[in-house]
Amino acid sequence: MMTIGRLSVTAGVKVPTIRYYEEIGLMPEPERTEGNQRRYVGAHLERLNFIRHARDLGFSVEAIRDLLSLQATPDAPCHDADRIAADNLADVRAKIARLKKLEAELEHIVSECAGGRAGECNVLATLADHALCTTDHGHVHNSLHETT
Amino acid sequence: MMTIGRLSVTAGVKVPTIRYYEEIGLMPEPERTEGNQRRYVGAHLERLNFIRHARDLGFSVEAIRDLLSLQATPDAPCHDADRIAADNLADVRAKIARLKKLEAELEHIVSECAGGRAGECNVLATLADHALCTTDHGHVHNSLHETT
DNA sequence: CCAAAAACCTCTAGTTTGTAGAGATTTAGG
DNA sequence: CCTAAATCTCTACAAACTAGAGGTTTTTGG
Repeated sequence: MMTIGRLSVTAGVKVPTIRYYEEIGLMPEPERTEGNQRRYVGAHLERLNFIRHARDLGFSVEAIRDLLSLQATPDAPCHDADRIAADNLADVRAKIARLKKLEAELEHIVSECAGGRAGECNVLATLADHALCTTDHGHVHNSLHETT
Repeated sequence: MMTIGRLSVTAGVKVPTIRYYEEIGLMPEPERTEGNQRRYVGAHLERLNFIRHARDLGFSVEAIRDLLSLQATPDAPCHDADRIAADNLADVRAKIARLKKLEAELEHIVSECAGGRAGECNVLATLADHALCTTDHGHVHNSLHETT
């Protein structure tokens, strides 16, 4: 049995965020003490770790809800799990592809920009010059943040 | 002289977003027609491309503001821009590493899970297992967005 | 040349994913 | 038992847009 504060520290998720996750249904309502305070058990910590990792990876709350539904029904026909996994796999691959391009651009920026002045620095040129842009100029940041 | 609609299409940024950028000071106030409509010139398009590209790369609006101010004073030391890029690079690499692990798990599910049950899949373990987390458990996605 | 439609205007409100604070209550330590 | 820390609920705010209402301007085509 741990308090919300302890869960917060252990999982690396802020207290109000935990309550927020409960509010939107990502975290279940835990037991309460006589005095109405939340008390969590190990399963809560696991689930919260799951959520946090998935968020770090850029999954939207909705995507996480899907993933969690896999966990909730371990005997469900694999067909459903397969669909959910496949949907997310496409996202993951798209993310990786974009992040690799991003990595290349950032590497370029960092290596070219050693000790010079801003006028000589390639960051600005790289960012301003459309021709230097190696990405597809689709809707990269939308899918990165996955808020659409 | 182009309308906001034309600028929008050319730069790939939605019309309300352009107005929003003006409101928060990322884009300058353009000239207006007699009838109060915005009219943009080439420099606006360049700046908007800069902004969009930087957003695509995961720079926060604040970071972009910094970059734009560096652009305005090309004799300033360049290491600020470099630092911003380097900060993002670390995050991007961490994300790539973890996404690759997740990709492998999702691939496993999609290819192997047919006929099995969700409970046998490893996605959940992958996401929940602290040991697989290669980042410092700081605030990875925060620093990407650099909002804190 | 004038009507209709397309594009534009401002303003407000909603979205997602949280954060921060106020004021009241509960719990834990000494 | 008493006090300080932690918790509770509730509201409001953050970033970075997005959408719609209701009204004006510009363009287009007959």
